[in-house]
Amino acid sequence: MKQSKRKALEAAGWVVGSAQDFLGLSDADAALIDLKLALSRSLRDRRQRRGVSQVELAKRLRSSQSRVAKMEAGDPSVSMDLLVSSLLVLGASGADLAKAIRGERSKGRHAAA
Amino acid sequence: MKQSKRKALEAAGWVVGSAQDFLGLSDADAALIDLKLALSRSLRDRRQRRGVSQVELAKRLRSSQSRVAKMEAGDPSVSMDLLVSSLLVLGASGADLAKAIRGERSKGRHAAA
DNA sequence: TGACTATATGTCGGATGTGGCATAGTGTCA
DNA sequence: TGACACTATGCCACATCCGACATATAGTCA
Repeated sequence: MKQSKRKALEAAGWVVGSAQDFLGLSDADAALIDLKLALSRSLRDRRQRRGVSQVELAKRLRSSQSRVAKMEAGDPSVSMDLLVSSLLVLGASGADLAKAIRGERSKGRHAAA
Repeated sequence: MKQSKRKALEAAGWVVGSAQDFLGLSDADAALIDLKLALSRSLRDRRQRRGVSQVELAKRLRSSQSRVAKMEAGDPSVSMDLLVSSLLVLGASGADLAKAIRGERSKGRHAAA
């Protein structure tokens, strides 16, 4: 499952934007990663736009500044739950989330049925 | 943070559809739960529509039937990562996810900035 | 009736995400 | 220059989530 892929990605150091099948990732795995990166970008965006510091956001989340930094860095150790929680705490609506998701690096096809 | 709320919800037995502030949940907490329930419903929907059994889906996910059942039951022990992964494995696109998310029980307002 | 399939629910050891802390880097202002 | 705010990165103990398994229930077909 995905945790092994995670390790590999950490080791490989991420490369850049989107969909790496240069490792053995399935389409779904790659899509999930892209999704999280999209949320990650959206988070930094929203936070900065609102003039909130990482420390302040961490306080609202009852979390820590280092976690927030990792979230925005797209660190694989951050869950989607935490990312979405953060966006919600920053006042994002369902529609906002949907927009962020759809704004993901949509490199053509996604998963196979 | 949320894990304590989770416990409380499990104990209280969920009630029904949407947004319980009958416990001390913050808006963001409640919104996250609603979101996951929306994904949960969407998953069952998509799986059944495709005529895939829980066992079959579990196999594709390299997971187990019990996990899939819990996902669809909205069990609090299931992460958003797993829910989204499952949808992706069933061929959902970013747009599909966005639609599922926006289709959440949108009971008016969400979080405070 | 029994055999079979699909789903639900509970438990458990182990994998992984988490908060907290330390520390380093960067920019700004005086 | 120093003091301060903000952010990045590494580490670790602990909480949570995971897959696996056992078991129960419900439906179908013969």
